[in-house]
Amino acid sequence: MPESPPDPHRPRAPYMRVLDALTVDIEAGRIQPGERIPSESELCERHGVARETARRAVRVLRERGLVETEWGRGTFVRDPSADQGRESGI
Amino acid sequence: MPESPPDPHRPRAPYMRVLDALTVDIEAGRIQPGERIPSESELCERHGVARETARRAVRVLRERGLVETEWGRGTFVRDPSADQGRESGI
DNA sequence: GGGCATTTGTTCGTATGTATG
DNA sequence: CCATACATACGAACAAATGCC
Repeated sequence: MPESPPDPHRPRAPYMRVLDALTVDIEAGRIQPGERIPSESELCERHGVARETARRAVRVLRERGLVETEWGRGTFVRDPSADQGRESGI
Repeated sequence: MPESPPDPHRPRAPYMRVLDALTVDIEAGRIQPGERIPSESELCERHGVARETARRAVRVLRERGLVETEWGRGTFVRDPSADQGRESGI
């Protein structure tokens, strides 16, 4: 690509964009605790990225404790007030 | 691109093989319009692929308008003469 | 009406190959 | 060489509709 788009904002890697979007949605309460966030496939389509990229964003959210993932069901927003007993044993 | 890989073989992805096999069966009339194509599980066993791979092949067939899928029942060959009112605007 | 098998739909977990910077 | 990204593939579990008994 012989072009550098005049981009004053940092390029922000694709997974960062997905991460930002999800974080904002959660912190703004658009996705309530207990609710499911968009599936990986949906994130792929919505942001035009590959599944691995969407997964990376979700993984960061999980590591930050904002969400919990259940196999075959989806990824859900954790309740920040309720200590869901991961560390701090109960 | 420093190199054009001298790759005379096109590996043809697994889902392509399944897709080809189904397409041939349909176009040769071995599966008649209205009839059901093999279930996803059957395609998996027959071709030795995972379900996602079989599903990908079927999805392409559906997008091409050769078949229609009904939840809980199966996937059926469409009648090319009978316009079932999707595309080909008539 | 209920229970069960079949079938498609959905979702996450993991791995591999390729391309690019 | 390595990190990022994409496409494909296989595996496993859950969910829902259908059809038969």
